[in-house]
Amino acid sequence: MGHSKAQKTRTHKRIVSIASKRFREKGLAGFGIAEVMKEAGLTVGGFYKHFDSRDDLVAEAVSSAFGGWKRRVDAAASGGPSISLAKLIDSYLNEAHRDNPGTGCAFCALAPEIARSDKRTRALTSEQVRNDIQLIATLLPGEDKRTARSQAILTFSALVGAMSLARAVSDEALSREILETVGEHLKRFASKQQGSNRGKKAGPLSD
Amino acid sequence: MGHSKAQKTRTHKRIVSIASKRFREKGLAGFGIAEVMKEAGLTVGGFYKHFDSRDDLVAEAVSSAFGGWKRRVDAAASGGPSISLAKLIDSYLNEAHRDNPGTGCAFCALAPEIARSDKRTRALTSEQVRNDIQLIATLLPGEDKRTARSQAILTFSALVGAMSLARAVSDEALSREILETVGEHLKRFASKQQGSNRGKKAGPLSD
DNA sequence: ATTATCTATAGATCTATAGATAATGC
DNA sequence: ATTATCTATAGATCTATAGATAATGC
Repeated sequence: MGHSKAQKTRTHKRIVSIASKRFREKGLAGFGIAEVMKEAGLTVGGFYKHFDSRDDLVAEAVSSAFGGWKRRVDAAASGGPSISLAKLIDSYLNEAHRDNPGTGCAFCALAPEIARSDKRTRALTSEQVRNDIQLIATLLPGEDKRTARSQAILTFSALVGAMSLARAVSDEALSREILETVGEHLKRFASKQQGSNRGKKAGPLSD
Repeated sequence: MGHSKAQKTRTHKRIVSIASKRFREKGLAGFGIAEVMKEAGLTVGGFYKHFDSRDDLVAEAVSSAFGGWKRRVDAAASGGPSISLAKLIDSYLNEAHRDNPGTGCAFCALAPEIARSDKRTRALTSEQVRNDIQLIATLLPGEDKRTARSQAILTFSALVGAMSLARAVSDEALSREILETVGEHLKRFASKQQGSNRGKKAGPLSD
């Protein structure tokens, strides 16, 4: 029953980390406080010394899910501009991500539930969406900032929609087709000069 | 306490219709049997003469949501090929649809929850996704069937993703920007010959 | 006779709180 | 002295069932 300050911080992070994973797997309403605490090796009673309410945990868990995804995106972004967007797309639209929502993107796992959540969670989401659009825009080859932002919004939407649909269907072939097809389209955009349909000035893509 | 066969059928449809709307609004776990029955002017006890389980209602309600959306899509599809895809896109990516999930598309309202649902619901979803892709493909101007299907998958994914994100963010300007930007991109594809980036052979779009 | 619906409730589960216990930290 | 955690439980809610009631339909 130890409780140093450092220990409490570690415990807090562990609770949030578990909730973040399980919420993505089972939905924001699909996993209870008792289960989270049990998985963290604790009991229900201690929960409210860490959080004022369940919604508090939801907000922190969603934020943590964004952070985890961001670290993976940053890793994918360490490279040349065009090739890394292709990498990012591939690291998103694949079967491993589809089959492991707990460690994946929070948007395709939770977007409709976030839309029904409290203001704080949705404010965090606004910021994360802004960041992700910004990141994708910088990875796009076009020079025109406005065009890059516009294309980034399309890319981001298509990524999230494709994964949402690929997970929702039971037909494995259809699910794969969605992932592959959208991936091909988006990578084509990523390797092409934006803002005009004239050129096919390829980016530094090797394949 | 009347109960003719015709009456029972009407009651059944009413229950499904209410559930279909409320599930889209509050999530598959966000609305209880007692509430559905109460809104239908009935009490809990009668529920299980209509459905074997709650999952039965979920499956029927999701199916009903697909049907309702299909009718609206069919209405939008009554016109020339290219102009009606632009119409379809506009009828999807707007603020009225964003703010009224209960009468809107079931994918952007429920996709992650459907992914966690039973096999039957996901099988229904596969069929609906196939139909919607097929519909969009026939509305695309390109002659090449494979290209049209590929483009339809991208369009469908971007529609669902854009609406999911537009609903999840609290920032109204960002939300609108997502809807407008993705709409512009998709309508540009819809009015352009697919399968090549050479031409800009416009479709019969009037604007 | 059958059955659609009602009232009532069992049993499970979930959030939140109360009070006890045992460790930290001044 | 403070507090992180524990045990125990109140109170709410949700699915599903049991048995009664009142209408249909043979």
